[in-house]
Amino acid sequence: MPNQSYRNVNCEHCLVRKDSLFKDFCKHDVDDLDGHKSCSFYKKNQSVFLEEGTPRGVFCLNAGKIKVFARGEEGKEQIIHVAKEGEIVGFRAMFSGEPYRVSATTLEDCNICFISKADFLDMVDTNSSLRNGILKELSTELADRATFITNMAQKSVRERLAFSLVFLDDIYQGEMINFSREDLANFVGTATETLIRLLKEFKEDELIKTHSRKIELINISGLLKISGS
Amino acid sequence: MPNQSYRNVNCEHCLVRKDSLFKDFCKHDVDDLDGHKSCSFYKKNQSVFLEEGTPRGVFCLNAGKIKVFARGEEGKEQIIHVAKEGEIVGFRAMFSGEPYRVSATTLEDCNICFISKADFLDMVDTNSSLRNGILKELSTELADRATFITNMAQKSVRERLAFSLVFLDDIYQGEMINFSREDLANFVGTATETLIRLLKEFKEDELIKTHSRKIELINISGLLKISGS
DNA sequence: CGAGCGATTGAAAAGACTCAACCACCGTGG
DNA sequence: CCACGGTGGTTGAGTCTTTTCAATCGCTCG
Repeated sequence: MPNQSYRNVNCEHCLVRKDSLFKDFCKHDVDDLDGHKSCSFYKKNQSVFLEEGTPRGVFCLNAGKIKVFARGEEGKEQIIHVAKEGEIVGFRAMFSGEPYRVSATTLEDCNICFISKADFLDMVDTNSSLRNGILKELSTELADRATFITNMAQKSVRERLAFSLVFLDDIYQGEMINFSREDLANFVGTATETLIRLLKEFKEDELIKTHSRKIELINISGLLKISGS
Repeated sequence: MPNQSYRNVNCEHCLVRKDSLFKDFCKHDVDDLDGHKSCSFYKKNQSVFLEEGTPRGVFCLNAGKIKVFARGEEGKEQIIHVAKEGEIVGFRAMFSGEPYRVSATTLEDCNICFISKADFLDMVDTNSSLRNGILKELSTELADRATFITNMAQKSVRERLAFSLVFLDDIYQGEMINFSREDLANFVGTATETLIRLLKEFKEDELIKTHSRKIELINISGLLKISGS
């Protein structure tokens, strides 16, 4: 659980760098990175960037989780992605030359390092391993989203919820899923009421337990079976 | 309408190169490209590549259209993308290091040039303008898919159909949309019967006309209004 | 302690799907 | 030239899922 004292992190000793696009950096590159980044503390539910805004750099998530979402016609959020510690958020917009087309908001208290667009693009230009990492990441996410689209189009809400719970459980690695019901509904792509009813069924079937808003999975294989995966 | 005689194309004179990722190539690069590509004719409904298969290169679409799709649990297709003349198909898989996660099939007779993975990656490594074009393309498509997901999750089938018709009309530039009802349903994400019923309503409301399987839009702004865009 | 938001429940309505049957067109082979 | 078979398109009826709207509950924060 990050707090204000986390604020300054040294890239060389950053515990989550091993999970990031910067994992293969040599000492020199890490020092360079460290000299160009600035760290900030973000409270829960704080905006990181907003749709339509101008991208000015990337956000390296040192601690905490972030939701990335689009808004539909009536302003309803659709959560596209949940980023966890070590992920770099917002780098797609560095290459598109367009304003942000999604927004990002913290799901809990976060510690986030910022690297300016110019510095980041410089690194991409000069560091082929970073570049290849980014190409791979973009390609993989593109395929992930194809699967996401297919699930949305073909699976029932019940199936999608089962799938989403297992998916999120993995992201929360050991901790319990800590999403508001509304966020969860906006991830699954359903109404909050429907989501709650289905959670209740899953509880009755002893697939999950709830601890107020937190959700504990107690039968993952059962959930996977329901999800049809 | 391509035919067998189209088979061999010279990149330098290729009419659709201006719409492709190779548009900024200098004479030297074009000659290089030309030396490394091989052209083939594909009949309608012919497979270009298959999910799970090993990617061996990219496909540059000289004439015709291609659908890119994933398959859901019960084997139902979900069309993720429709590629038209000038597009390069399958380049995402060059970077992911994984088997294909989607399939591609021609929607009509096509003429397609093939460039091997090694040659393509060579070009990407040495040609920074191509590289930037690819980064931009990947980023833009990622954002497009976020919108796609949001539409799937939040819009009704009726809204999605209206949106899809306008979208496809743009791809077919002047020609009429020429999709089987099943393909159209698999793009919109619905059952074929539902799709047909909605098309009928759109006809009654004089938004579209059908000419056997082909669809002509006669009130685009009306469709856009329905789509909620 | 009260306000307000998030969570929950109920009831009714709407949207979409499934299943089954039928039609229309097209190319083949007799 | 025409009957045949097959595929793709169309229609109808009934069912189920999911949404919507309304109301209630419960907890946290000031």
